[in-house]
Amino acid sequence: MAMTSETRPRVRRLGTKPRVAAARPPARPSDRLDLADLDDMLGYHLRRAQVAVFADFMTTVASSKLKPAEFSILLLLHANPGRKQSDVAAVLGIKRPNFVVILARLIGRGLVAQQQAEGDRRSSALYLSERGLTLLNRTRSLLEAHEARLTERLGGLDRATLISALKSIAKA
Amino acid sequence: MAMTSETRPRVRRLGTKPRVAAARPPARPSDRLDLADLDDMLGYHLRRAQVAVFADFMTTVASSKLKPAEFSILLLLHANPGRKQSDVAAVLGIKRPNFVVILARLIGRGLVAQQQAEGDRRSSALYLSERGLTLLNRTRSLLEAHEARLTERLGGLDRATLISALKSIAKA
DNA sequence: GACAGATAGTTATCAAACATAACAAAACTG
DNA sequence: CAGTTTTGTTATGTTTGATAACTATCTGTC
Repeated sequence: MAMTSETRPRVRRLGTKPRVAAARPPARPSDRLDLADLDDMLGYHLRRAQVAVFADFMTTVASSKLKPAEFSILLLLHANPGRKQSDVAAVLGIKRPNFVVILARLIGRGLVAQQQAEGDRRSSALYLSERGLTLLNRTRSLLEAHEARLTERLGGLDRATLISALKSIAKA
Repeated sequence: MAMTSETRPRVRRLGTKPRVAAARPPARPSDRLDLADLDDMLGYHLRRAQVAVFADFMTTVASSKLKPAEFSILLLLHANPGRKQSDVAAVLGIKRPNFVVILARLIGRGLVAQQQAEGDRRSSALYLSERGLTLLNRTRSLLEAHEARLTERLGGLDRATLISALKSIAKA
């Protein structure tokens, strides 16, 4: 089923452009692949870097049992107490339906509290609980090592410069 | 169910640290949220940028119906004809079981061809088909605009410097 | 050359992330 | 007030990504 026979391998025909791999040694497994143009593509490296950073984040704050999105929410609620779901979700680029689920877990863990928003009976104002604040601070101090690690790897590149470039790319 | 009542909102108790948002105006919806420390976190901006870049990629190459991973595979097979699945998957950081699925689609579309690898009856050597090459080239030319767009947004930051930093971060 | 262990590809399966549609309640608007 | 919008929510679907397990084959060693 995975092996569709409809498409006959048209390769190996000698006489075509060399690029299409005519007669070529079987490529020993130890050979490193040529990244080719991929090595010049911003998106590729951005993705690989992001995955690596998230992985490092996860192991760094493993004891807090917080995923990046969750940590971001706590951080945001700390700096912006009393906001409603829609606002927080919007800044983080999280769809409302998905935010509900994440928030439910944070509330379930007692990290976030809701209050009826004054003047609007639809929405609730979100607050970091004391437990949430404690965990946030503990996590933040864990993350110092994480950020330091990243900064080290920047080579000559200035951290602020990088972030500003990333912001510029992101706000497309 | 989402509203667990087990955790009483302990907020609003006056007398606690001001940070925990005591009596505060309802925060009009038009107010921008304060990103706070998030604004200094590399991972956050990396992620936002990566998502934006992938979105731009998708709309740019929409006519090719290629996702970033698929494009990468075509590119890699073009530069490294005759490689086996494991090798290609490994470079891209794709787990073998998942690679099988992606590859099946590419083969189904006639973009990639397999041949029995000489000397190893287990693996097959992968090649870009002519159709694959055509699509790859068309997509590549589409992507020039994409990359140009990104480069513009870099501000003063040198593209090569950025990529080298990203590589350094990724190879953790 | 037989056997233990590694490797290649695959299947099945699962969980997490992300997206859409639809809805009720409340709020806003002309 | 009627119509539209906003907020939170449920249900649901799609896409990624990860694990386990299996077959076939290859490799190294005794």
